[in-house]
Amino acid sequence: VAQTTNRNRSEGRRQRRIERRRRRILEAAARVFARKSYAQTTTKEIADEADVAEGTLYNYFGGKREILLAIASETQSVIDAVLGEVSTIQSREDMVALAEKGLQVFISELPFTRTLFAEVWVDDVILQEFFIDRFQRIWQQLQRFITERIEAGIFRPVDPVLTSSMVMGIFVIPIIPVLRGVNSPPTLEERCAWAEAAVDLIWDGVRVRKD
Amino acid sequence: VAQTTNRNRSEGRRQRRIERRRRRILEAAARVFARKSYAQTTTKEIADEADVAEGTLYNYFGGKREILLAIASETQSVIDAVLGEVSTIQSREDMVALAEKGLQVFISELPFTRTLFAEVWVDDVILQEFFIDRFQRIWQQLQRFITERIEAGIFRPVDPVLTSSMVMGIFVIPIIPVLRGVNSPPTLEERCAWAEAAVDLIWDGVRVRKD
Amino acid sequence: VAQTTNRNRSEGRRQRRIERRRRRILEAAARVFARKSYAQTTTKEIADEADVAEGTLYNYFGGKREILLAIASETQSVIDAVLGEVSTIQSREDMVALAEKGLQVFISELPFTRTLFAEVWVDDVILQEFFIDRFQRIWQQLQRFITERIEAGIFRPVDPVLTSSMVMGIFVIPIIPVLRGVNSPPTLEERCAWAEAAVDLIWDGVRVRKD
Amino acid sequence: VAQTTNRNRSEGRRQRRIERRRRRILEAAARVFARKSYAQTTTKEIADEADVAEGTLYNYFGGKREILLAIASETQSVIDAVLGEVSTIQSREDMVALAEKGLQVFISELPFTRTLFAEVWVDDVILQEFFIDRFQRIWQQLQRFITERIEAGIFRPVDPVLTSSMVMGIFVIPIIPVLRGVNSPPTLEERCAWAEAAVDLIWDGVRVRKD
DNA sequence: CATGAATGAGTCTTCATTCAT
DNA sequence: GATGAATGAAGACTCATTCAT
Repeated sequence: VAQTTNRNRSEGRRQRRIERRRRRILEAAARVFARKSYAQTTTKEIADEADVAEGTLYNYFGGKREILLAIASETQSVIDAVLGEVSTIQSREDMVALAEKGLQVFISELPFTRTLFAEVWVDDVILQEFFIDRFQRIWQQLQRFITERIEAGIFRPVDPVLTSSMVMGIFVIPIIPVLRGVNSPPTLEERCAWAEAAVDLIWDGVRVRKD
Repeated sequence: VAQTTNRNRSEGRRQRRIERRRRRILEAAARVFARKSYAQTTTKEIADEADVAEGTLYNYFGGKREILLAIASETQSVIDAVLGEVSTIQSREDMVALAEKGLQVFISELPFTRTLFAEVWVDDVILQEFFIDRFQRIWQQLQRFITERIEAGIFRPVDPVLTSSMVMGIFVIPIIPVLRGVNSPPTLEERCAWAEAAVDLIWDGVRVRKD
Repeated sequence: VAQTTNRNRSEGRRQRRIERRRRRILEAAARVFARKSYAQTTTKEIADEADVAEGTLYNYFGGKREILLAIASETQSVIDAVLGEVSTIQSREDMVALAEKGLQVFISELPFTRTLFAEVWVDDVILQEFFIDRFQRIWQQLQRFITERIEAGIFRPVDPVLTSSMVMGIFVIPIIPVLRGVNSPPTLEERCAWAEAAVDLIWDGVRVRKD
Repeated sequence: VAQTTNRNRSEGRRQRRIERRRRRILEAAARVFARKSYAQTTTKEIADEADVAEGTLYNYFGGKREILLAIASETQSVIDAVLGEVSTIQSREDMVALAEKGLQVFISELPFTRTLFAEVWVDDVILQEFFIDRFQRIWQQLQRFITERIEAGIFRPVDPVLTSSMVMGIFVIPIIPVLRGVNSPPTLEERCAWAEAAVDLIWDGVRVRKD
């Protein structure tokens, strides 16, 4: 029994060590991909950044491509957490809060999201597996959200399909220069101001009204 | 005199043939880049698509990279034509018209714009030379546009910086799935509906009002 | 401690294996260069001659050119060993001995010296880095040697500058057809006869005298 | 008759024009080869230097290689003129004069001779066709010259084979730095001093004697 | 004959992957 | 499991030669 316990214990340590190293490689790869793009990055550079030998990469991943897919997968789960809440939006305040939170999540793992965004343009598998579904889901939820509110007489009778696209545009655009490294990540304050302004624009547009 | 005329004439023919072939290579390259991304494309593939020998590419361009830059440059001039009109927007109708036109331009040279958009994520030179300036200019013009209208009491006192970003988001987002090949290009009718809806959202938001 | 020792030992083995292989590539390259000249030799041929893959060359050298420079460098150190002794010449016998030895050294690494001699005509870097200095040094020592002996009344008052050039010619010329592969390398006996004859000519010329 | 004459006349003009152009190409090629070596020179560079189109080269020569061989051939005839006189040497003065003249010839067509010397190391055809014969002939004549004088009691009983080699070394060596572009060509005065010193060394060596 | 664009075989070099230690 | 040298397929680019104008 003692032996088994010992083995289990050391087995657990081993598992954790493996997991840690896998993670280290993944993060290293994401950093290099974010700097130089997937195609321009060599396995040697990933290995150096992770401080392991090139061959070691192949003990944890099937190859360079699989590291990319693992990054996409990782990013996916982070994003999913936020997306799940889209359906729970009830009030204007909910939307502001979620917008701020989404922005924060995107930015918190910048190398991962940047890598994903750059590859999506270029890699059909990543597009299909890690993007289309996801965005279609948000898009549908936005549409439902809008439709419901139109029916409830809260929103004007806008086209829900077009409008949901545009709302997504409003939320996504400011992220892009940050992902691209042109702007530095916004502070908490900036994120709030942005979320507030976004919802304000969506709700009321820019025009003065007399009510 | 006759000789000179002859020479001039054949010289002109030669110039035109060269220009035509340069263009053929450029378009072939853009098509392949759009399908497979710059990094995944070989010079052989470009040559095959243009139906010339590999070596011929190098009679017209300094190398693979220069073909990419030429594509970017080409795209730039097409886009610039539209951007120039941003400053002339006066009325709501102007904005709708320009939005429709912009969408059309982007789509008319799909392989070129798609290549440019994919590379901008990954190539710092292209980012700087063909993007930053351009978008900053639009962005400033939008800001000025908004600020002027706020001062004139036409628009509510929204934050011009944030709002101009978001307006750009509204206009840019629907292009992306088309560029990426997920959606097929919109018809004229769809473009108009979209432009109309975009300006409508920007002007009045989604909320019902009682005026 | 045992572990460290083991590691050190295997580390040493590894170092030696690497050094051996580097040397093998260098010698293979020198052989091919000597046969076909640097410019006519392909990296594939070098790799085949060294019995390694083409890519392996690049684990040991920065490229084809660096292999050439390494050969020049190698040859340099061999030659330098002989040149160092030029200044120690005192007697006629010293000169004979050194001439014989120099000839032997040149011939012992024929592929290296042949490669170097062929490239010097064509490659300015090699000319500067591996030739000019070296030959100027010998030349100066020869001049000094001659001047001293003139002052001591042992030599006639010949022009030391011109004479040292010619002495070098006497010593260098017979090497050339061997380097070029026209003559086969001289035996020890032939080398001695040649060295003796060279010094004899330099000392006394061809003319009969009546002393 | 008049027609034939006319045709002959214009035919002659044509021949001369062709010959002139052939020569221009040859000289241009020699200059570029001398600067960059045969292997490093492109046909485009030759064409540019000769101020003709690339295709024109092929109207006058079979290809790049044939231009080189033509240069070798050209050089040959120049050198041959000098070599023919070697057999006519009778006196010490003859030898001095011929040495001076030989040096001058070598230098007068520097690009040609330099090209030839650089290629001889590397090109077996040039070695065989334009070098071996020629130098063997001089060598034999020198041997005969020496042997005759030994038999006549004018020269000491040196080894004619070795000595003739060395005499060639004495005469050839000072040319090399000039051919290689390290030294600038000697003036007439320098050439005479060198020729005089060379013969002096060969005749009497360096040693003081008491006769 | 002159021209110079087109050609494509031939090079050097890179780099993901394998595997012996 | 970790290492990093070996591998060789693949790719960008060059350039002697050809040939239509």
